[in-house]
Amino acid sequence: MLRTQSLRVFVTVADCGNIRDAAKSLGRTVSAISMTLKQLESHLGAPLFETDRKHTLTALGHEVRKLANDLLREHDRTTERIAAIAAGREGALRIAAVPSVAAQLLPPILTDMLVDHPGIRIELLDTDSASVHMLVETGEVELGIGGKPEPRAGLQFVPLFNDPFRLVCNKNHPLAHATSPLTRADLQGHRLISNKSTTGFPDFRNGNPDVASTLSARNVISLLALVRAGAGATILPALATLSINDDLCSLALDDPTALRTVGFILRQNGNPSPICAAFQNRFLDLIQKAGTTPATEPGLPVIRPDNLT
Amino acid sequence: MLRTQSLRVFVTVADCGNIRDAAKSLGRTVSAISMTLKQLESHLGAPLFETDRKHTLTALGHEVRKLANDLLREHDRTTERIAAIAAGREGALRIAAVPSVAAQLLPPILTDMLVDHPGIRIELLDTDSASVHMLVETGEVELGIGGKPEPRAGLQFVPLFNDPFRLVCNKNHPLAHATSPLTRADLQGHRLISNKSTTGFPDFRNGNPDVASTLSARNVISLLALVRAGAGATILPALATLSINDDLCSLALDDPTALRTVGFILRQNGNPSPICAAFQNRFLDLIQKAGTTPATEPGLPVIRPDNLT
DNA sequence: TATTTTAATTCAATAATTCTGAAATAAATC
DNA sequence: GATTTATTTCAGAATTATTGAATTAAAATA
Repeated sequence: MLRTQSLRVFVTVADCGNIRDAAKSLGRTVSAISMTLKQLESHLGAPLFETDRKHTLTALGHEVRKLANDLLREHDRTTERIAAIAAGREGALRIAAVPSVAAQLLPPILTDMLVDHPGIRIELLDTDSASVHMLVETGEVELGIGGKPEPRAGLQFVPLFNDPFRLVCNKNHPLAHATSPLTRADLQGHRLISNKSTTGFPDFRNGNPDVASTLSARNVISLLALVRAGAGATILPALATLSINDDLCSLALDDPTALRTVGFILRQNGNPSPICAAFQNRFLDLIQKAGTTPATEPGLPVIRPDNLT
Repeated sequence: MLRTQSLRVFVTVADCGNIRDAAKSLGRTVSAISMTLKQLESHLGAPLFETDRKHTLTALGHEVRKLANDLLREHDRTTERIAAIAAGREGALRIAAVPSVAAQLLPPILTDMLVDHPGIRIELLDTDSASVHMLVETGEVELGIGGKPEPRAGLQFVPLFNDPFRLVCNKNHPLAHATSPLTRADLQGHRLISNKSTTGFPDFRNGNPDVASTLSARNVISLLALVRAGAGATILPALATLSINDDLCSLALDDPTALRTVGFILRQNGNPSPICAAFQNRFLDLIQKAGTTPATEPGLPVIRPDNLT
């Protein structure tokens, strides 16, 4: 076997023009270098230097020097990259998150990550919770951020914060100027437009006829368009209502159980890459800074819009 | 230091999906593989596999596997090439030869070399003897074939064969139908056109006024054009006269000392590359087959045109 | 669930290798 | 020809890799 180290010794000696300097530069004894060289030459079956004063290379020496030099460069480059990935200075971070998180919470974190780890590559996918779970399960992304998945093999859920549902309606809606928080009674008789996010909302979940939706929208753009057009009100997690900045208003609900729990979705036994671990830490920091701990579900903070800078 | 061997162990285990098979394929014990892997992981500071059944890689493991695999490919490719060059199956052969040798003797040898060593690269330069010496001295070519160089540092001459001079004239020349070998007296009164090759011819060398040239040509094409036009006769080594196949004729000279000695020109202490050594052997074989040993300079054969196939 | 089977790790001894410092040798310089 | 400088060789020391047995852990089976 031709050792990389032998090639490095040879190239160094060829560069230095003598064994003494090469030994110094490699931090070895002259005799160690001499022996390595001898071993390399006997392995190749032909001399690499013309004389034993290592001044001039043989024709073979010249060819080997070029090849070995290129290989060593490649070797150093690769080992450096491997070390960088292992240390989290480099690597790929693939995340899937629900749109509200992707839009409201991730941009500043990802920007900071890119600043602190200039070598990394980030891929962010936003989609609904169910797809987030699937993407993590299939390994297409390393980390998901979204609602709690159905208990199933191979997925792990780490709850992070609670996101209370709010009512979103347009400014002409009868409830627009009601005093929030709205009670369940307040909602009675108003048409609610259902959407993917509302699967966690108690009244939709239980099929409460008073609020049962005859209208549903698949994504937030069309949902809000319907609300804006006066087709009805809708329920959205607080985080998702942050993007509302026009003629719509969002009102708190007087129901401490009306919330979704957002957390990390990871593969069971998923050993996070250093870069992913770094991201998770940053995300936890943000939650701690931006969240306020409520009475319900002790320990899980709630993200308040006014806490997001 | 990250050893190539460690990376190979890791990639093999990742390929096999378990340590047992990897150990078998590497010809090592399971425990040796396990320890190498453990050492690699502790060197990187992070695990490469999810569990200790080496089925699934971590995110880091995936990245390292790809990088390591590419590096190992490159490593194997390069060491294989180095071995091939050392063994003479590959490499570059740079030769400078005088035109007559390049044209008459080398083509079949070089063709055979390419057949037997498909990996090699051949560069052939034809030029006059003085330039051949210079090219060898500067290292631009590894081997020269030509006349004996002036004794100088760093050049080594290995005599190969004697090449007798012949008279070349056109068919209308008074000597064209003389009975060869021509004596010195036969040449008297005829104009001889000098050329680079004639530096070895005794009469030119001594400045013999009877044959002294008032006309000289630098290369063979123009030299023969002058001869053909009837401007005079010229003297060329027998090997160079082999290319004459039209209205010119070449006649032997009755002077056993009128010859040039052709040999290898090498660098002093020049350790020939395997491929060059192979070429030298083939060349020597050809000389032995094609040459006849004359009385003069015992041991040095003379190339006879009719011995060249 | 308990049992068996299979796989991987750990440990201490052994084997292999690489390294060192001193002495010998060889080349270059004076 | 003597001296200096550079390299090689050698035997022992230090390091590193490898092994086989015992242990632990995970999967398969009953």
